[in-house]
Amino acid sequence: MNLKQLSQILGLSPTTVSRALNGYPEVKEATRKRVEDAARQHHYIPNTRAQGLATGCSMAIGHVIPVSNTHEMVNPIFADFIAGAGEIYLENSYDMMLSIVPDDDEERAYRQIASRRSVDGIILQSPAQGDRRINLLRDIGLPFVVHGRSSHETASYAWIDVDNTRAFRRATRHLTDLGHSRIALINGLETMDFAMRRRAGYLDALATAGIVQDPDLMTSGEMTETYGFQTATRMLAMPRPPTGIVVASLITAIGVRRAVQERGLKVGHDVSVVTHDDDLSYFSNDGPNPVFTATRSSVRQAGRQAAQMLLDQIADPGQAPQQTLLAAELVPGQSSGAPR
Amino acid sequence: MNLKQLSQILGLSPTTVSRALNGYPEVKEATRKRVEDAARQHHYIPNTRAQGLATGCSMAIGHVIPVSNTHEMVNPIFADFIAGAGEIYLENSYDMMLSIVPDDDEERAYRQIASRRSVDGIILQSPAQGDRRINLLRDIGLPFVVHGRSSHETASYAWIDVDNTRAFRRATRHLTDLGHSRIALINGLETMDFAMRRRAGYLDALATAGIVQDPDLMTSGEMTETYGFQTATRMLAMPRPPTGIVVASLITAIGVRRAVQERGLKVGHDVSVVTHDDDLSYFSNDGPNPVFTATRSSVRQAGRQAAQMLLDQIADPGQAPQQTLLAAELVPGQSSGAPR
DNA sequence: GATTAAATCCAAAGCGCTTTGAGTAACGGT
DNA sequence: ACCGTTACTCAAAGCGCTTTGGATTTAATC
Repeated sequence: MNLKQLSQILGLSPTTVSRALNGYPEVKEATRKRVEDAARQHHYIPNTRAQGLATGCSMAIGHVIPVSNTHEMVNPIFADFIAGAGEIYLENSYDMMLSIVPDDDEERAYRQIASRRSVDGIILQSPAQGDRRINLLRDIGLPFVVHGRSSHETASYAWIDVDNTRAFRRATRHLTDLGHSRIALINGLETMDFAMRRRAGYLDALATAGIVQDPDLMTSGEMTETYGFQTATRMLAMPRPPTGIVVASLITAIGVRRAVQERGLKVGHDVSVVTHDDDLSYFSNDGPNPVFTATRSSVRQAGRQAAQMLLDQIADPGQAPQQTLLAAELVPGQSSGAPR
Repeated sequence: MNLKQLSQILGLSPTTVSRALNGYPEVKEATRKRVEDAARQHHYIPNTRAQGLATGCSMAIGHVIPVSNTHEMVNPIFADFIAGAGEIYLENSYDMMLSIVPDDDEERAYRQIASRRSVDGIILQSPAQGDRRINLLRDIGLPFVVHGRSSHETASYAWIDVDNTRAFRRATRHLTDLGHSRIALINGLETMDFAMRRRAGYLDALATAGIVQDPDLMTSGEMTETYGFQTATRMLAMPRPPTGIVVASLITAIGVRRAVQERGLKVGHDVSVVTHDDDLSYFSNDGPNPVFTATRSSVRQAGRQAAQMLLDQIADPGQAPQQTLLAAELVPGQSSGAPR
């Protein structure tokens, strides 16, 4: 069933039917009603491609997931982010296009997405420091919102990000306040901008507490469970092991917990752990007394907001780029206490 | 830059340029070369929508993620599945369209996707028993592949699924072989078809071992960490607690481990745990001596295969629906041993 | 050199929709 | 009876591409 057929059934011209369905004022209310009823009855739904060709916009948003051969992990927070964004797209009848892009020819991929015109905007995930993609997208002229920020990028662009520096300063201070002085940082990949910011917050809190940083207590890596386990195992075997550990993700923290336990120690007692918690739906660290002391910020909520920002920007391209900083509150849990 | 402009630059007709770029034989090799060079040089990339309109196919595959208000979890395996499928789409230059669909008006959503013609095929996730969507999609006439199977659905359709019954029979038998007789099942949501099959395998193995099933030792729920923790905590507090537990997901198994430990017991010693392991990229249960004894089957690999099956079907619609059954091998780990 | 066949290329018609510009009908005012 | 509005509807052009059905040129054959 297409427009032409529907209009023939109704004895109207395609023009009138189109206008009736799209809410134009030039059509009599009675006619509009009749058209709408017929459309529903005959299951008429406009062809997106034709509509897109004619209007120039495709009612779709692109999410680009860079995949490298070296670190081929799929970021677990990605699913929740997508789910949040998807809710907004659903409400506004936008579609979501996912591109898995090998990060060695990202530039080509972005250009391609832009010139194929298959999306009206892009959400950029996990930018690195001085990420070239930001300038690229600006040059291309496609609306975009970055999930995260990119340091060394001076020009203004739309982003939504957690205040990572503050969160990790707070997490670290929580441990120094408790009296810890050997505090490790098990960070995410420090090519990512957010990891750099977290590190800065950690170092800042150490400095405030008058603690000298120890490179042996700082690592960077992909936030898997195994990474947490191996790193913590190694650190706990050191001559002067840490009594407190700040961890970049709940998943990694679980690995840390396993390492602590395997050594016959108890988390929150012998070793304190504070982790960042993205509030993933399948791993709730909530309730009156959460398992982990954590800085919590819902990535799903971030997804919702990022999507809304992008739709706003598409609706009104003239506006200044929105920038949203989300605060991650410290949620006290069972995993931290005074050093022994 | 569009076809017309490019053809003007080249002094050729749009027809010839189009044919040159699409590999038709009616164009001289020298001309083709010239056209291709110019296209590259001017960053010409055909407009997907126009191409789709003209050819009738959109070079995109839809993945539908049903979201209900009641269980609003995002399935953590979804990210890895998508990543696997995405690799295949990338190789074949297909796009991936994600739709988040509220499960109360799924029918409308599928019809809409179909009539908007924005995808050439659909991958259906986690079907329930006797899932109506399968018949719906067949009626609509859009190629589709189901990830999982739906019992009570007699007609033939394309699917890829793990042999869940066999996997859980094997997992349970592993425990009975070790001498366990109080064996619990912490299952996924039993509205899902795969959960029913897993239960069948579990019951089958119990029967083979001559063990009478105990309804108090069987639960069904969303596969979160908390669910595993709470259920195991409750079961371990029973007068005759289980000595072995079969769990539906690694995430849930982590909750189970927490419950066991919190009770002062040791997994693999006091309580044996066997779990299904989807081989998620951020949670590797691999290596010479894995943390959990598990039935392992890579969901990412399943994503790859599902995508390939769908592309095959689109390329040759006449073929009989492919059906792939994946075996999950039992991987012995540290979490199981003889009962105390 | 004439005839055929093959190799190139092109004009024009669609794909299904939106939108511009124009036309018709109805209506009140003079 | 005529004119100017207003309300409603439509024909046709165009979005950027593919594809059908020629048209034209070149090469091959006798």
